[in-house]
Amino acid sequence: MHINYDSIGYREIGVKHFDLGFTIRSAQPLTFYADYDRVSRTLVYPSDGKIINLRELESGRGRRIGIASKSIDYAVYDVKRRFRLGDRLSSIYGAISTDATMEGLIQNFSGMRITLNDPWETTMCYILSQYNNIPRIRGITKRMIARFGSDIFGDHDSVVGKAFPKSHEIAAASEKSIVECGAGFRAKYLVEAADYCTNNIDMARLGKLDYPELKDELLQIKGVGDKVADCIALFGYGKLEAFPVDVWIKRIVERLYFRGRKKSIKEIHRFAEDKWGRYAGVAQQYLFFHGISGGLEGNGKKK
DNA sequence: ACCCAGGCGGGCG
DNA sequence: CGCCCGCATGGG
Repeated sequence: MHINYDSIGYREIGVKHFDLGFTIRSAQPLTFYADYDRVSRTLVYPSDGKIINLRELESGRGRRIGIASKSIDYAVYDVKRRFRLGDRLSSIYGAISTDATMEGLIQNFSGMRITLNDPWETTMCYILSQYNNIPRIRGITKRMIARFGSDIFGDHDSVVGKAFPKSHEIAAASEKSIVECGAGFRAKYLVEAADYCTNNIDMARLGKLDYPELKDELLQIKGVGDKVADCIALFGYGKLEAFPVDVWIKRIVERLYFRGRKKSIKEIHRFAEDKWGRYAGVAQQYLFFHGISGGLEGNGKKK
């Protein structure tokens, strides 16, 4: 996706506590398909039939971001919503700074935000994520978009990008065609989930439920288990108390808080709920990013 | 060649 | 409840 429209809108806004690079590099759903350039600190992503271009500007005191899009008003609204710029990160930090370890992570990754993504997109991304690795999830997701997403048009009917596939588009796809994108055994979960999300549940309506009820509903989807349901709740519905426990989180919590002693997923959930409460999901993202960016070297796994 | 990945469903005791 | 297994595929 490139910015090659003829007429383009542009606006700059100031934001406290925002680091686009950390946010993107912490492997949230947006990361699985949007293009981020680390040198220019620019993100390009599709949203509701538009291409949005977001750049982190050189900042003195307080961050500034530049937003470019053909539909600039919509783009500004979308960026604010998508990156949850209305959250007061300083008060969230205050709430989860329960120990020196978390304080350190917050200091290291200050400005990393939890993104808010379309529920179906989030569901698809995390079904693809199971028993998989991040670079590969990216590849599969991009091939799925190229194959099943609809075109996004700029001026003069020129195609400027592809939209993330809608659930009905995946529901209509053959399992074979999804396997061809590299989804492997997850393909059958995906078509079933797509059908379920198209015909059996109103994903937008689920947003009105509170976290426990929402999770129960999500667990009805085949291919969505405890961990993926928490990811959808956190990244798709903004339930900041959701604390997805994957292999990284399990290892890092065991290492940082239990001196390397093995703990069950259930015990880790209880620990996180007690310790970080309604912002556990935010704490989770800082732990996760610490893990995938080398925080487990030595005692645990490499990478 | 080798290991493992932002797990899940199903089957078992 | 807990445990164990198979699962498709390719990045590192």
